[in-house]
Amino acid sequence: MPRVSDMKERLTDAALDLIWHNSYGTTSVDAICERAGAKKGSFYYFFKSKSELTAAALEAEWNKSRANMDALFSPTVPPLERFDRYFDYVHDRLAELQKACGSILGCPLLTIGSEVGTQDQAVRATVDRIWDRKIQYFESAIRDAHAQGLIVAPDPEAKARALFACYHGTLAQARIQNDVELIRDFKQVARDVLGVKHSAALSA
Amino acid sequence: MPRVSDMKERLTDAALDLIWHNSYGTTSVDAICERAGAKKGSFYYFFKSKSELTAAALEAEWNKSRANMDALFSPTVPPLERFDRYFDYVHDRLAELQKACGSILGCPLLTIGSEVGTQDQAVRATVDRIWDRKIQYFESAIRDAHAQGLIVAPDPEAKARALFACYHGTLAQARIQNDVELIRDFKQVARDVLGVKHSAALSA
DNA sequence: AATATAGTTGACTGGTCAGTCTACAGATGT
DNA sequence: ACATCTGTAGACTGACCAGTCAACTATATT
Repeated sequence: MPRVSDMKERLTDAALDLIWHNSYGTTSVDAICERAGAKKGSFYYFFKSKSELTAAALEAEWNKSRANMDALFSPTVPPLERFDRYFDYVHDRLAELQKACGSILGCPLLTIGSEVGTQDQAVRATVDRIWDRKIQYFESAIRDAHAQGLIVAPDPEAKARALFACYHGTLAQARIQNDVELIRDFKQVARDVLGVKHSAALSA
Repeated sequence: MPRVSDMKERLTDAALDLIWHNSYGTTSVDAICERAGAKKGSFYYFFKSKSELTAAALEAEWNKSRANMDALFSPTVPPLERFDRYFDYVHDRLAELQKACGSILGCPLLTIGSEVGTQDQAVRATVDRIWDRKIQYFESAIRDAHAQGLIVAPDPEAKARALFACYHGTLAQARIQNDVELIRDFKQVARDVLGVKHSAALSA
């Protein structure tokens, strides 16, 4: 069996990068190829369209992030602290990227999903699927917090969805206004949405 | 003075419509012209670029919506009820549009802002400006609610921004998942974010 | 009716786009 | 050494894109 290649990964990496920084619509296949060091032929050898590549890129990114998400949301961490750790992590990462590119990039899932949602069912379904999987981290943290009496959340799934949506709204606003502080402020908003009891207040 | 024309308005209407339904990137000047019943020359007589038209379209939409926003957020309405009325209004409008086009469209400000935010400063600045003006409705309602002892909000501006971001996150999620129910559920989330005291609970 | 001005027309340009196609390169198993 | 199959190369196509331009039309004022 002939040679192996890392081109597929180079292409998904390049695609996610460019689309995240700019947008799906303004990111051309040519630009993706150039960044990945690929020629057109290679691109269409691995993917049958730009749409399919985008879906693959999102899926690949998700797989890369899983280990880190698992660590942040480890059941060994007190449930409300998991959120703080996650929000801190995202804040720090976006702040770091801002230093490099000048912009707060927000969450690619929302940016891409919102852009192509009404037009590209393949990409939209992928966003949807990953979105739901990520919510599961929130959901089990909420369930644990509820079990420990830190919050009252009889419907952890709905609460998780609501908090996830609020968080992504904040990330989107941060992208639009290019202001990282909005993300920092979210930790307190999250406590409000979760309905954290005063007695459960954590140290900063 | 020669003839008058409603073409400028037809163009901004067509543009906002197409961009909202689809996206900025996939909406061509040709398509906007066709829908507006204009020729290329007319388009570039009124606007010097697609970007400038988009900014004008957002501004025009904002101006059209002001009277309604003023009514929904009238100081004569109890402050927390203003939010309910607003959320109901948006929900109903998006549900109606969904019947016509099959999709939950969310908020054009977020969709457009998130798409072009890192690339088109003119459009982005316009989104930013309108965003801030809309937040003022939230802010004064929050201030009134605080004054009436319905909520505790020592920083109404920050609270308004947070609630606005959460709401837009929910609208974005509704667009991505094409699910209007998420918007209906937001009324309760808003109460959590606002920190509505139990004694201030309203009838549905 | 003359004229100035606001608005309209549509062909045209040069560039970019996603996607195709045929030829080719190189590692591996035999 | 040779066959096989994975991957690479890059020219090419036809559609579409934003934006230009010079000629034209309709109206309001004088």
